[in-house]
Amino acid sequence: MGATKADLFTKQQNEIALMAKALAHPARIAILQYLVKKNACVCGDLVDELGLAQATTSQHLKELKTAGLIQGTIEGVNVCYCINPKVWKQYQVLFAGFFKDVAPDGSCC
Amino acid sequence: MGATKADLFTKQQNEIALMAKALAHPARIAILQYLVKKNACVCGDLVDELGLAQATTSQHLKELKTAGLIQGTIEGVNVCYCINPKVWKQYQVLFAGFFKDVAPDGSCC
DNA sequence: CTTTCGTATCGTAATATTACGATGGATAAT
DNA sequence: ATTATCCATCGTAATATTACGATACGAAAG
Repeated sequence: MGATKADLFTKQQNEIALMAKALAHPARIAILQYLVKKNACVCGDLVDELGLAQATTSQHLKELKTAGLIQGTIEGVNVCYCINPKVWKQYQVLFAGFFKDVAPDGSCC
Repeated sequence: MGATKADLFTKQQNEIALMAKALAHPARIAILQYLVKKNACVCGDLVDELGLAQATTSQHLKELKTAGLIQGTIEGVNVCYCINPKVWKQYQVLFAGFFKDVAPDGSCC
């Protein structure tokens, strides 16, 4: 056991959960916030910024890349990362949609 | 190793990651969507709704309760769950804020 | 009081995530 | 050509998550 039973849920539910999972680590939040703040390609200084080992940082970057949230291009010796604005927008819309369709009266419990 | 190094990150970053983690499973998304759709106390039928074992469902409910997203009240034999509108709103605001402060030009990579 | 029903919790197995050292590959500098 | 730098990947250990059966617990019904 232990494996998520994805077949029990709708495609949309699995998708939202996957997107949330991409954000479910402070290091990845930190990376995203840093890239957003810089609003540009960021080369190199991500490892220094985070305080995690280089291998660990690379692993988190890979997950964000797999999620589509960031993209990296090789720039000589360095690799430069930035936000993928298209996917970023998708996340924004999806989470906003998820939280919107509530009727927050709370008149029951 | 393997434990998240929470002390490396800001309080806000850890908080966002924790909130995302609460959403990072399709069963929990399904529970939340169901509660939102019903917009009322839901007693009992959650186990049938999900298709997971009773123990597993209870475990997910507990995590959502810990995250504050839902609240449960004992109603005789049953326990009734509903969205906690206050915390729901907090999530909505926080995620909207997180995704808003991007400048999605993407003019670099 | 005993039984039944709905949940929570415990124990545990399977799997996933997180973290890091070590290694390798590519490019720039010497 | 050799060296240095940056980054990805591999291997692996520590920890966390997911899932379920078994059991416990409390309230209502008999």
